[in-house]
Amino acid sequence: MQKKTPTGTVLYTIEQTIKEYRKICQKNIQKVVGDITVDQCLVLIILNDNAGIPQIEIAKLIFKDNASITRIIELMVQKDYLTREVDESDKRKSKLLLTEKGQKTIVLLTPIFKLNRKTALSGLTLDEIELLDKLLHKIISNCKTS
Amino acid sequence: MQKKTPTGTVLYTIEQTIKEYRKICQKNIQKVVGDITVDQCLVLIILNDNAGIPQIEIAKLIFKDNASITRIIELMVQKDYLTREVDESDKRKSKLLLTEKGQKTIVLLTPIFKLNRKTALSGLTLDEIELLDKLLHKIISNCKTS
DNA sequence: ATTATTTATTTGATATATCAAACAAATTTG
DNA sequence: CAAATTTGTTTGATATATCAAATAAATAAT
Repeated sequence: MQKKTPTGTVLYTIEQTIKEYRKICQKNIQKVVGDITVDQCLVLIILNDNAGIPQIEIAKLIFKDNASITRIIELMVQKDYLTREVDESDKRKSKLLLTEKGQKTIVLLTPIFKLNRKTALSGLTLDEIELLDKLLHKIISNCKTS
Repeated sequence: MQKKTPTGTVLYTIEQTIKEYRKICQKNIQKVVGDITVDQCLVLIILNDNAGIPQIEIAKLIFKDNASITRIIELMVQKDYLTREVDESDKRKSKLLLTEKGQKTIVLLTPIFKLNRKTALSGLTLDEIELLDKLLHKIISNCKTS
């Protein structure tokens, strides 16, 4: 049930799983949009679905550090996916908007994201997916309250 | 069953899980050994269990790139956890050995690793853990063959 | 044996992770 | 209102991820 190395535990299977999933995501994304990363896509989708959301909320949604979000967004502004202005209602915040390129990219990527999920979860029943989710949330909660 | 954002899928739960787990690992490791990271610990354990293993095998065991392993080892040599020499039987390889500090660290860390796993998996039955592992391996295989 | 190919590792470039410290704007307190 | 605290973001430092290209040694092919 468990291999010789500590890497034989289910926790390393989790790590392996997310790495393999990210690989196919990146591969499929590249086919359609050449200059964007998985994480940048996530930010794009979040912004598209939640206009005006502050960076700190983006960070929470995709489990990232604020510093990481700052840098990801910086690159996306450079590559003309986003524009960033100071939010006049609260000058600490920045107002992030998709550019035309950003919006077109969303259209291109939406089917890719669906495909990625479908590929990864193929052969799993709804019940299994729910169970998987439940077990993982149990682990998350164990870690958080430790 | 699924939230509004794409981050609501089980695949993002997987990502979240591994991040939370790594956090408690790092936190608990820090309590005992101040200057080592989770990944460096993994390399240490692998080397302790598999003397003379080439870097490329370490990479496979912990799902990392060869380039990453090179750099991780470099830092560990600098911090006197490892020594590295050219392997005379095959000069492309390097012979990696734990220093005394490395061996002492293993002793300190072994109980921590057990604790981390126990904490994370607490409340899950063996059957559930096996099922979790099975479902994850299914996803891995889906991704690999896609 | 020389050439071609493969294998193990390294290096460079770029992206992200993490923590701590810095900052400025907003909010709360006394 | 002024001082203290909180909030949103940035910056610096260091570690890791990923891909591609470069090396050098080992092995296979002609």
